[in-house]
Amino acid sequence: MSITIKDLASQLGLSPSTVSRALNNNKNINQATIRKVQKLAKELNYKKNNWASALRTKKTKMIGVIVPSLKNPFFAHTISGIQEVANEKGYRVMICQSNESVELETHQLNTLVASGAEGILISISGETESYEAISELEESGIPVVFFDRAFKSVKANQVEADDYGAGFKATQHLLSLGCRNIAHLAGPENLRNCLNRKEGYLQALKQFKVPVREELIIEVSLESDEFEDEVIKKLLEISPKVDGVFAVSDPIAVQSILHLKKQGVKVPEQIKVVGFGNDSVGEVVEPNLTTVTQNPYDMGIEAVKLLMDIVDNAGFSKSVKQIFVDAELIVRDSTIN
Amino acid sequence: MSITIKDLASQLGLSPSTVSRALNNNKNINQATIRKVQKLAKELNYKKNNWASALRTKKTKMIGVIVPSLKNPFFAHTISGIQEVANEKGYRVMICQSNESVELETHQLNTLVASGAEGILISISGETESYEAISELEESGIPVVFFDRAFKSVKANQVEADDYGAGFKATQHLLSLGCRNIAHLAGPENLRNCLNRKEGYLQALKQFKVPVREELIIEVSLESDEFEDEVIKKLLEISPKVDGVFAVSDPIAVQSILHLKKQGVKVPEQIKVVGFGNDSVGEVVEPNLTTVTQNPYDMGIEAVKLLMDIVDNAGFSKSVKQIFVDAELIVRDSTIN
DNA sequence: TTGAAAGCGCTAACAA
DNA sequence: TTGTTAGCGCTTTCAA
Repeated sequence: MSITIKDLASQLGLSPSTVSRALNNNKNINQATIRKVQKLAKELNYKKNNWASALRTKKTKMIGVIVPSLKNPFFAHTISGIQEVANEKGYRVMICQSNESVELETHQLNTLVASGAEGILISISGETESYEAISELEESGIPVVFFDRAFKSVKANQVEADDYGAGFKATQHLLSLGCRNIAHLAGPENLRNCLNRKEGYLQALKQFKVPVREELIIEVSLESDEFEDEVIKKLLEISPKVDGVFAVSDPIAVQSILHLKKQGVKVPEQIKVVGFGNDSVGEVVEPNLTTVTQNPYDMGIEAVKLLMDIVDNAGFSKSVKQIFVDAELIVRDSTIN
Repeated sequence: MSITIKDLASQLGLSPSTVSRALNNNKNINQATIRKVQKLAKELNYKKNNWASALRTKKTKMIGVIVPSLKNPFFAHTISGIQEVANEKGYRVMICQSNESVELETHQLNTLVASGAEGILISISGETESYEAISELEESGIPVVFFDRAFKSVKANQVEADDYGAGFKATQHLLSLGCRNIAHLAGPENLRNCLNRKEGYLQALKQFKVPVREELIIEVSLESDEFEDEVIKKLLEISPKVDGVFAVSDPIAVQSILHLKKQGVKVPEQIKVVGFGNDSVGEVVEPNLTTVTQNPYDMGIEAVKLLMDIVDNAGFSKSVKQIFVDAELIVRDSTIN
C-alpha cells in the first residue's frame, strides 16, 4: 500500500534503522545521509505510520479531551487553547463529547484509553457523580486533569475558573448598585463550579449584611433551550420585589432578559441582570449583558500545560495542583443606565 | 505496564490466538471459552491496544475532520452530526482546526494521514486555493469528502448547503417585500458557497428584472470581529438609498443591524436585513434576524454517511457524489413589522 | 476448537 | 556512522 521505511531503505541501499534515524533527525548520523533520506522521503511522499511508532515507543503523542458539548462556545474556546499548546508540543488531540451523559462519557474514556491517550483532559458531564471510572484511569498510569467542571468532593489536578470569586464579584456589583433583593438562577447542585458561583453569591450577601432568602435561589437547567416561562413567573411573584438577578450562565441570563421584557419589566431600571461566562449572545441582547468572564481560552491553555507537565515527568509528583483562572467583571447595559 | 492478550492467555492457560478470537467473538470457538476469557478481561480491566490491532489489520476505525474553526457554532453542530453517526458505526473521529490557514490545514492533513485516518471530511479554509494536497491524499487511497466549503472548480465528493437556492430565497424574500435596492455583503470570492449565495442573489434580481448594481455588492471578511463601521458608512452613502441587505452570514447581518441602529437607521422600516445560517445570535438581536438555515447537523450526517459509504466499499465507485442540503427561510422581525 | 509462528512498520540495543 | 536483530501487541494463516 503506502510507502514504508523499508522501501526507502532498499531504494537508498541503507538499512531501515539508518533511515529511521535520519527521519527522526538523530544526532549520531551523517548530515549527508539525513539530506538524502529526507529528500527521497519527500519525493515518494512518505508518511510515517504513527501507530507502528507508538507501538514501539509507547509514546502515542496523543492526548484526549472530553467535554459535555462542542456546541457550547465556552468549550469550543477552551479546546482551541488546548489544541494550540498541544500541537506546539507535537501532541495530537482527540476530542470527544459526552452530551452530558455519564454512559457516553465512560465510553469515550474507554475509547481514549484504547487509543493510547497519554493523558486526558475532562470536563465532567452534568450527570456524572462517581469518580470511580476516572480514578481507575489514574491508577493505570494515565494522568487526568479536570477543567471547568470537577467533583466537589475529590482532590484532583484541576483548572477552574475562580467561580467563587466571580459569583462574588457579580453579586457585589449588584449590591453596590443598591439591589437588596437579588435572585440567583442556580445550576445543578452536583457541579462544583455552579455551587461555587452560588457560594460567591451567598458570601457577597453576607458581607453586605443582606439576609439570604431561599426562595430567591431557583435551580434551572443549564440548557438554555429548556428555559421556562415558569422561572420568570416565579421570580416576579416574589415579595419584596426582586431588583437584581445573578444567573449561572449568559444564555440563562439572556433568556431571563428576553422573558422579563416580554412581561413588561424594564431592564435595568426595574431589575438588573448579571450573567456568567461572556458568551457572545450577551453582546447582542438589548440591553447588552453585564457578565463575568472566565477566559476559556486561557483555561484551556492552563489545563493542557498542567497535563503536559505531568505527562512529561511521568510518575513524578504525587502532589495535586489546583489552578484557578481569574474571572473579570464586564459591565454593560443590563445593570447600568 | 497495562494488561495484554498475552497476560490473559497465560493466566488462563490458553494461547494468545485463542484469547484474541474470544475477545473478537470469532465464530470458530467454544462459547465457554469466550465467556471465560471475557470474564477475566473485564476483571483485569483489559483494554485492547488499538494501534497494535490497526497495525495488523490496516483498519484504524478512525476518520478525520478538518474545519476552519470550532468556535463557529455551525461547525460545532456539523461535528456533532458527524460524531453521532461515526461512533454508531464504531469509528472514532479526530477533529482538527485549520484556523483558516492553509499551512495549518496541510499540517493537520498530514497528521491525520500519519495517524491512519481511513477517510477525511474537510471544510476548506478561506485561504485554501489549491486542490493539490488533497488530491494527493485521494491518490494514496484515502477518500475525502468536502462539506460546506469546497473548491468551485473541482468535481469531488461533497455535501453542501444549497447556497444558491438559499441566496435566491433570501433575496426573493426582500424583493417580494418591495425592496428594490438590495445590497449584498458578500464573502471571499474563493469560497464556492459564498459565491453561490451571491449567484442566488443575482438570479433573484434577474428574475424580478431588477438591474444589478456593482456598488451594492460589498465584500467583507467572514470574521465578524473584523466588521468595520466603514462598510455601513459606504452602504448608507449609496444612492438611490439601500432598502434591503442580504448578508453572507448571520454574525455579519447582526453586526450590520447593530451598526445601522447606531446610525439611527430603523430596521426593518428603512432597511430590511436577511442573514444566513440561523446562528443563535440572530434570535437575540433586536429586531430578531430573518435568516436562511442550512441545517448543519444534517449536513454533518450526510457528509459522514457519504464518507463511510466510500470507506466501506473501498476503491469502488469512481463516480463522484454531490449532495445539496436544502435551505429554509426563517422569517423574523428584521424584515417584517 | 485450539495452538504455533509469522509479521504489520517502526525503533532501540548492541555490535561492527 | 551504520547495520543487525529483536520485539512492541495484535491478528491470521496454517497445522494439529
